[in-house]
Amino acid sequence: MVTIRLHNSRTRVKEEFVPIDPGNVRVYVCGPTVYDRAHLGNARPVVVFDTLFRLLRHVYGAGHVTYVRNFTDVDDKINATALARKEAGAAGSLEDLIAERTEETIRWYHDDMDALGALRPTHEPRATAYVGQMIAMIGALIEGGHAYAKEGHVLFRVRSFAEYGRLSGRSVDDMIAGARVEVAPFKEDPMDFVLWKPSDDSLPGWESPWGRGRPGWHIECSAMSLALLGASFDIHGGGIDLQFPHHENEVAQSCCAHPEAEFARVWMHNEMLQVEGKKMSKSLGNFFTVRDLLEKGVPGEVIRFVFLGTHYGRPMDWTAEKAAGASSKLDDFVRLVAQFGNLEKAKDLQPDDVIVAALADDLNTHAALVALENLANTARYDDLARNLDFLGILSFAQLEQRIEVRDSAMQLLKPYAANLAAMREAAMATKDFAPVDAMKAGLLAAGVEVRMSKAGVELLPGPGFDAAKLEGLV
RNA sequence: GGCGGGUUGGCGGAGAGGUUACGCAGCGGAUUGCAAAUCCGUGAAGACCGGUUCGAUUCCGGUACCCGCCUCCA
Repeated sequence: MVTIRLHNSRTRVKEEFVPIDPGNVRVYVCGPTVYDRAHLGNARPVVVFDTLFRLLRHVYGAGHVTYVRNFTDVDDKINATALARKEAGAAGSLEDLIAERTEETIRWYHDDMDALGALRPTHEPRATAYVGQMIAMIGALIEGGHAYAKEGHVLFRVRSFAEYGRLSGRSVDDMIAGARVEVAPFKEDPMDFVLWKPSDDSLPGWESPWGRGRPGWHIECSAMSLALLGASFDIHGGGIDLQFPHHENEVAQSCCAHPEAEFARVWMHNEMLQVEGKKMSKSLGNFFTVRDLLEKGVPGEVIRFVFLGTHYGRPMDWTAEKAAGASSKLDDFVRLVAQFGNLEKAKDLQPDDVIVAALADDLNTHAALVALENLANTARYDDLARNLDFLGILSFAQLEQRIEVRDSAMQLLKPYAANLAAMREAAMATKDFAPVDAMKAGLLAAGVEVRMSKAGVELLPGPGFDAAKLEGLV
């Protein structure tokens, strides 16, 4: 059995991973709040934890891993978006518009993350389907003295949980000292956070013992992980920006509601994404979504390949140069597999030991990519294909499709190659290479790679191959 | 102000207390009608200052700079 070691941000140490139940390894990752298209930063945890999912499935068996990633579909930003639509004259009730918005966003999210080669998690619960469980958990917290109701709100009593701040390495007193938040009058303590808040008639709401209202942020993840994974599970993941307050609050809620359990054993946090060396933000104008990239012609596998090039625990810088490099590297891989590989044989292979070992070492994806390259350099093309699939970069289906496209382009280019060979033959005798060069220029403009050697002429479809531009070439 | 992370060759980016990372780019050569592709070869690093050590880029301390979080942003 492969030994997996993971950096646990709770203990700040790389530890050997020992599942609670090897027959059912349980992972929870914070998913998106579905109010808009996923931006590129949202994609990083998806790729990181998809890679973890693939590793765990390989090591423990595909049927022995439960991966939960939620959709937070109750949120004031969603309400605001829906309200803006309504004010802009959209038909339907606010509730309809909210439902429409979340449905649409979830569909987009699936489309975009599918394009990145991310497997669908085992469960993708929606917060609105677990409001009952949230209310139950909040009730238990009040009963246990960890929460209190006031003015229609229910607040978590941070001082009731001695461990509060441990996950993120903060002390409650320090945070209060440096706090910049305005303290609501109904809070016993400035750090107390909202579990439930009242909704007026214009907002979505659920009946509760504290009146009609809606859950605060944080409680949905505690309720859904409990419902789907139990009070103790193996790994909890998300972006480092969620470590505080979101994850800290989750720990507080879950551990106080279930003091007998340990909640998440291992916490994994991915570092942030930057763009050309800067934080991605709307104000800097370098903000873009996954869809923007896909539409610009940067395919999902290129995005994934670039992501895997940097360890998840490090800030990742997205640059156009990296994307271009990844693209040409992947083209090389596809060419090698197409020319020398056999996909049917590849499908019977196991993932490469070196690559599995790299992933098992706290998801050292960069080392895995180096190993991938080594497979290419040592002529192990079937292994190359197998591991491209394993890593989720290019699935067998995608490889097949790209090889097909390549093959048909090669067919198309055959007569041109013959033609060019003849012209070159003639030019060798006359020493007039002008027509050959003209033809070559035309082919290059159509994105064709032109290779001429003693052995003959070879034409290959390059990255920007455009069959339409062949028109008019002899 | 509090907390956390980082600083490796031209660029990207790893591991390891003492032996080439690797990729891209560069340079030299082979090859080519010219190229492309390919192959062979090759230079180049560890922010700064101290400490531990026979030996540190790798451990410890400090300095500088950068980044993130503390605001329902992954």
